[in-house]
Amino acid sequence: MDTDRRAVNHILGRLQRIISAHARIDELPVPLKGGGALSSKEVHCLQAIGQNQGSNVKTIGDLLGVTKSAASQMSGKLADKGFIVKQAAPDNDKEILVFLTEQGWGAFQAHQNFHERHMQTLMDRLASFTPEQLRIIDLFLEAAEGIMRERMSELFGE
Amino acid sequence: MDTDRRAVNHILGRLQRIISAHARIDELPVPLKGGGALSSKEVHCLQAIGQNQGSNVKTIGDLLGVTKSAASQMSGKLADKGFIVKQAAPDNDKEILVFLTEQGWGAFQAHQNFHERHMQTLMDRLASFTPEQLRIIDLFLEAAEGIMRERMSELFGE
DNA sequence: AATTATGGTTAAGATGCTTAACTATCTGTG
DNA sequence: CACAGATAGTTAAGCATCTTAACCATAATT
Repeated sequence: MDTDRRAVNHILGRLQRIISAHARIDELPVPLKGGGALSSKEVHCLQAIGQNQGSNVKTIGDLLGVTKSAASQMSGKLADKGFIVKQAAPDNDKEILVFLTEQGWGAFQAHQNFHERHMQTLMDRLASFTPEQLRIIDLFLEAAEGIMRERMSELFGE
Repeated sequence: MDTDRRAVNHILGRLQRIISAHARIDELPVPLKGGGALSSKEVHCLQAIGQNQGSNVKTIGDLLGVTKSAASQMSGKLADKGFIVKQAAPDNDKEILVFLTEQGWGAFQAHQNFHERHMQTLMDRLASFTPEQLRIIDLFLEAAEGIMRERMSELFGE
């Protein structure tokens, strides 16, 4: 039906705009309490490490979609700045594991909070939806996520 | 209600993953028919120009969220490669307007198609939703888009 | 034990951005 | 009208981040 096609296009347009706005916002540097700031790339790395404490350097690179070389450089910089520590794996002599320092957790949380304020507003507005409506929204997002997953494994390794 | 909070978190998680997957895919270089490829940044610029034929350089920069300097450099490169032409504005002597060449349209379309194949699959799956369900999905996305818009004007100029 | 795979680092080079300096043109106000 | 300030474009210099390639060390496989 024509009405449907228009509705669908409308929805896809929204999705597009949401995604592109998010990308824009996500590229901003993140100011830290007590002065200074972290670039978006630094924050992404910090996030990956915080959510995967004790991973090795290569794994962090995989999570970020960059080479182990880039991961080594980035984590080196974060270590120099005191946000993370790198220490030899306990069970073998070739891996280097990364951990957030206290300062690292501070920055991690700061960013997390920023993000959560974002999400909180959305959550508030979602409160007016019924469970049944939420289920429908979830179904839609599930479809979208599935497609993304397919594309990912199609384009990168599987 | 607790069920709701869990449902909402579930939804927000999906949204997050969709967005981050999209960001990953969007950073890939785009291969061109007939060999060669364009970097993701080049494609973004090409898209902005294609969707805003005859804009001046500064405007393209604004659309992309970069300085006029970056826009000048990027458009210069695309012009050197033959994807766009820059020509003086007809009504004044200070603006330079940008247009896609035939080759530029080719690349533009190629990328558009790639994107549309993406979207087509999603559209197919959306076909199973009723108009009423589509309306609910749209309401949700409208809320999300509104929040993004707020954040954008909060973070950038208004 | 020898070969291959895996993890990490570093150097060199590419890309794409910013700021700053400069030029040119346009606009509005006294 | 003249000129001050705003606007558009370019370029140079420098920075951040990525990649590839070379290299070393360690682990796993045969």
